[in-house]
Amino acid sequence: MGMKARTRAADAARGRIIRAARARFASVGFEGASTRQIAEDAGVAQSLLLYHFASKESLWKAVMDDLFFPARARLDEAERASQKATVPERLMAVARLMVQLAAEQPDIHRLMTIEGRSESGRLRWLVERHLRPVHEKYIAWIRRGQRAKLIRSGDPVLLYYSILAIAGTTYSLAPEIKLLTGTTSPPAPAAVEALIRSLLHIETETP
Amino acid sequence: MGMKARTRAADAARGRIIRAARARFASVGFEGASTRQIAEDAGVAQSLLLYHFASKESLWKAVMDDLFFPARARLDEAERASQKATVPERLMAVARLMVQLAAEQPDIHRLMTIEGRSESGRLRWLVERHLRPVHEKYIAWIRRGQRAKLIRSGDPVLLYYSILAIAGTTYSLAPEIKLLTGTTSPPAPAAVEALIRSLLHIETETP
DNA sequence: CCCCATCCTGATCGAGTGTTCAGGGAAACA
DNA sequence: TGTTTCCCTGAACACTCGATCAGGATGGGG
Repeated sequence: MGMKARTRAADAARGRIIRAARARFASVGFEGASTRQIAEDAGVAQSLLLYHFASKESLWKAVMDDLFFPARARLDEAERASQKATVPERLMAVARLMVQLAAEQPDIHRLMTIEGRSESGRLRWLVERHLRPVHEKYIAWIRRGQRAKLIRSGDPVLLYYSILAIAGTTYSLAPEIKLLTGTTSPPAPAAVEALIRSLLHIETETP
Repeated sequence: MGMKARTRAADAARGRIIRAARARFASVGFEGASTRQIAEDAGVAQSLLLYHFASKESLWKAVMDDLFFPARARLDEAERASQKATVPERLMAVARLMVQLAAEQPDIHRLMTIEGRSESGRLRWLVERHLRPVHEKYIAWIRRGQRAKLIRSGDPVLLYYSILAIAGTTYSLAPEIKLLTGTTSPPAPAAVEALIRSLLHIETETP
């Protein structure tokens, strides 16, 4: 029996739906986004959306997986590439990638910060599936760097979320900043990385 | 003729509606919040909500005014109180108050970051009415401090939004952090303020 | 070739949305 | 005390929401 028939066009439609859903969820939130609007953005019928994803909530989860699994893979790669460096420099390698991710896809930061503000089943799912593995590892790194006096002291959780906040906010709030300043070009990731370096009291290596 | 009759009880109901609306708008956004849910939270009939505020959008604007006008008054007071200090210390006085505001009412940071992520008539209204006067003033302060070599160099807009991001994010994402760490007590404002100091390269005065 | 799993659509469901409106009740002024 | 102004409510409006379902269209495997 033939499974996975005509997957080419179907996967393309699935991808268009996910991309449209990501943009809507990121800008107006889960409850504010409508499946009809998403389907229109993707150029398909609304019923196709629920054919592929069963429910609005499982579409949301698919969007999150589609965004977080590749991001986490790139984080793992950055970890491996910096394996021989000091703890602070490994942390900066990870932070640099987080800035880059936020710059490439500001929706990832928007989606995180839009769900984290009120307790919900979706937030619990997101925390257990994607956030906890990442956060706990890097918070442990911060602790290790602090014990070696290579990173500034203070609550590691606060430090970690400050890194995330600096990394993503200017990209996440690009529409507001554009209205306010007229600037259409977001800041260079290197400039944002330098701020994180200052925050953690990590000396810049002068080669 | 008697205007402003029975204002006591009426103002109380109005206040309850505004407070309920603030919480809903902050957690699920404008499109996600429903006037019926807000009215139920406030303990009034849904039609009373539209009697006092004419429309959902003008209720949202009332929530913003109710939040921003007092906050801006306190910012002006902090400015006046630090009038004789150096530019970096005046900036830190303002930053300290921003942290305190975010700690007291995390909704203020949530409401700002939930509207700033997509261009809309509401964002334009918010920028022109409340954000621009505040932002432009403090960005000018940053520029002045940079010219005097008392604040780290770099794009002032990026610096300003990084201050805001650090000031508010840990309070704004309290539900996520609680799920992640079990910690129910948010960080002390003084710890957050110290991070902003590091970010701007402002030396801590040792009295 | 035919068959059939897969992909996709329009119509439709009950529930929920913001808004409007007629009318009741209560406090303040005459 | 009577009346006017304001506060508040329930019912109803047209519309949109997520979800369901029957039925075509399509194209690869037998």
